[in-house]
Amino acid sequence: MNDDTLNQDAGGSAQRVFNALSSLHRRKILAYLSASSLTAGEIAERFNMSKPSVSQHLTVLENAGLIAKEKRGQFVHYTIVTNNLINTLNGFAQEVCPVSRPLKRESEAKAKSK
Amino acid sequence: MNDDTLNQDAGGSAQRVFNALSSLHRRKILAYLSASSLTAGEIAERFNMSKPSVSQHLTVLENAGLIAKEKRGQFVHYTIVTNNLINTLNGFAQEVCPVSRPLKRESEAKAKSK
DNA sequence: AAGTTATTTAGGAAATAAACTAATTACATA
DNA sequence: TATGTAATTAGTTTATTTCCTAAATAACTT
Repeated sequence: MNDDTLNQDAGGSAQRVFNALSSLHRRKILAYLSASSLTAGEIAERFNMSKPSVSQHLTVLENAGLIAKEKRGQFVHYTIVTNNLINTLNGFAQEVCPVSRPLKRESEAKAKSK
Repeated sequence: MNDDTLNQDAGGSAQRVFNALSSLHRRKILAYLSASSLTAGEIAERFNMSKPSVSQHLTVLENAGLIAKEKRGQFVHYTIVTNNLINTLNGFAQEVCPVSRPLKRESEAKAKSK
């Protein structure tokens, strides 16, 4: 069993996602964005933190593909992107949770027999 | 909206779980444990790292409630505990993913009307 | 008892992350 | 153009994390 057997991308997408999620501030920002898009300023105002710090967190979230930004005039609007989040969490859960294996094997077997 | 509105435990369970998952090494260890329990030595041998380092990672995972240890004679056997992992990932996905809200509201409404 | 193996603890060096202030860029408007 | 507002970048400080080696603890074996 070599090191690639464990299917995880070192500096890759999953790493960036999990790293982004390791901060409570960033998880709160994501939750805060779950209802609607907001500007950087609105987000900063919500949290007891300097604007540059919030900006830094937003960059981390964006690099992880968890949010997207759109500049409209003077403002930058941030929107949550749930796709990558859900795929990453789900992918990891599948990888780690033996519970799902029987069904997975069943499905793979079925696919082959076609 | 005060700061408790965002339902996340600061130094609590979710924080420890997400923090544990932020390390590729630790995610690999979890994946490696997904098939069967292993001793600390077997885990250390699998990864290109000193035993004390692995031991440290195992402690982090254990404090997050993601693995459990059992001493049998000279050996310490580690086992994955999927419960806390799945609950935490799922709980966060629910909190952040607006997609699930309509169904959630529907279900809540139904519960109230009983 | 003495030696061997398994694992963890202690301590310290190097890298990373997180926060702030100050300065800068970009846009809007008087 | 000058002024104000929004947001980011730069640079610094402090705290945390991660890794290692060496030493300690615990349990087997002869």
